[in-house]
Amino acid sequence: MKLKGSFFYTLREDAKDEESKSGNLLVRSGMIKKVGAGIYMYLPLGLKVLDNIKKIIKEEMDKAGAEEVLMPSLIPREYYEACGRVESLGDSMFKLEDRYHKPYALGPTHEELFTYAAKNVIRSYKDMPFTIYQQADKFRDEPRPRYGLIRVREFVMKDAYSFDRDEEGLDKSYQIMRNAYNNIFDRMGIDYKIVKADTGVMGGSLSEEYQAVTDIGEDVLVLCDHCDYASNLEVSEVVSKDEENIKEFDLELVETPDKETIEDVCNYLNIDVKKSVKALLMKANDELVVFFVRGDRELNLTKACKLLGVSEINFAGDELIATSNAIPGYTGPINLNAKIVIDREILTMHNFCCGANKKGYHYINANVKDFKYDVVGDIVNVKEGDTCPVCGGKLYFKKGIEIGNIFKLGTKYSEKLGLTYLDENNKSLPVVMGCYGIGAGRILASIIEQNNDEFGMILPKSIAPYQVCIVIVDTKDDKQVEEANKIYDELTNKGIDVLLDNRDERVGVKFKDMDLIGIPLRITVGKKISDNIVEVKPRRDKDFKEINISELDNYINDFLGK
RNA sequence: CGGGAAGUGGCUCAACUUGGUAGAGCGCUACAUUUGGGAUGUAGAUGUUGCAGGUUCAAAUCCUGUCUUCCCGACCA
Repeated sequence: MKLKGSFFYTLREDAKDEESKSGNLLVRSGMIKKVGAGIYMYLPLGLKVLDNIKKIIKEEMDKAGAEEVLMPSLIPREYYEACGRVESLGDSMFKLEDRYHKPYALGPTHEELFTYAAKNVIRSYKDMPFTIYQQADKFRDEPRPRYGLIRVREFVMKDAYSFDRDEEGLDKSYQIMRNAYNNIFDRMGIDYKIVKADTGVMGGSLSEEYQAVTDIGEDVLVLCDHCDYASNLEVSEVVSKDEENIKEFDLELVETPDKETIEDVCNYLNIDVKKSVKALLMKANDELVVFFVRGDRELNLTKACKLLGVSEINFAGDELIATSNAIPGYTGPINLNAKIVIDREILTMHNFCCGANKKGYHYINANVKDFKYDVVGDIVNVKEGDTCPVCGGKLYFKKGIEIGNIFKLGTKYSEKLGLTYLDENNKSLPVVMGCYGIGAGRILASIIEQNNDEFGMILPKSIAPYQVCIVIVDTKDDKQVEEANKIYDELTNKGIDVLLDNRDERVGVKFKDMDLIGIPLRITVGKKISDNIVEVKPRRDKDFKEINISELDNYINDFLGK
């Protein structure tokens, strides 16, 4: 590719409507352009990178034995009705009608269609296992798109689905995909963690996420400083040790005037916050539910929903609170006439402080024996410094962007959609499914978030739009132009993707642009070409090196690892 | 959906408080001088000031509505 006369453009200043580093660099490098909130066009340079990412994914999928298909984006809504997902996907589904007012959706996810496709081929256990996948656009009406390509409303996703006769088969298929995913992300040079995750709307049992580690990540990753434990905060288990042989004192009512927050109360009474229990007045299924957790903990809604088997928990309104004797600021479990859910950590606590359900009063020396409760479970977030549930080490947090997700779906979709097979005993059984997603755009954004400097992005060789660029210092110097073109032709003939910057610009402009778009290796053809000397400069290095043209071939082979 | 900010030339912004008919830098065109890290000079071109109403002799500026974008939250495979 020769730059002169091409579509190539760059911007010198940050876009005012992009906040993230990657969003800005992508826009400034002319790779993408915003069309609307969470909607982008990929321009030539950006599409080339996206294609490189898709190509790696395709190679690894094919290598893992998966077969590629292509599903439509425009889908009659009835396909989503069978499993009740019009309801569960809710507002995040883009809905539309045709001219006859028939309902359609822009596909937000494709479990149903893949299940439907599998019905064509699956009759008996002999027809499995197999895995099919596609790389196509997904549409999701995100309430708040943000961070460039990280949270968008239309995006390229690779989604694969495995079909097996039983759990054992699923385990194998899952492991094959897991290996393929590791290969994909390793090849792209991403710093990632595989974490245990919530199964969410998709349903199913096991779910693991591939999280690119970056500060602007929207998920919190819980990691252990001692072992390889890794988990999404949403589902990270809290372990708490019971302190044994503690003498339990008698309950005592104390006055705590105008002390409504747990910090205030503990300061006033000179008690460690960890020796207190606070109440959260919530609404679940239109019922008042009071959650009790240790004073310094925060409620984890994902866990709480799961424990109660509800899809949504919100803060309770005044009216709902008035149905009990709970008093905000002074709510405690003792003699409370509402549904009580306690965090299981409280079972290990002794002589703690809690609200007395009486304005201006709290109890001290409260113990579990002093009250009744309806449900107990793990309902709080892990904190940094907590104990690792696997090895007992200390936990710490990192932020991550979810770039891939692998799921054991089980029979949720096959049962509802009638995807069954006959086993050796002529018995009809539901097919056991797995599903596996990767967000191509998020990969691009994550790589840039992880690899950039003051001059621009630094792309790894595997996904860079061009592996090598050649900069002609002075386009009026025929010798420079001729030799640069010669190098360009030679490299191109060898199958290397080369960019020739032959624009009639000052050399500084060309250097800045090549740095901005992150080409891994720059070859500069300047004055010294008359002595057969060119410069080579890897994007990651600070300084260039002069070499004889005769050595260039070896240098490049070496650099590209060929 | 709640709270906040902002929409002015291709891009980034000023002018708005105190109404008088729009300006800078970058980019673009031409010429000259430059030529190894985003050149300099001279001369140019480019705007229904998001849109629709209203107030006024007069609106980028004041008022009302509306659309769009961004940020915080809610939400979210």
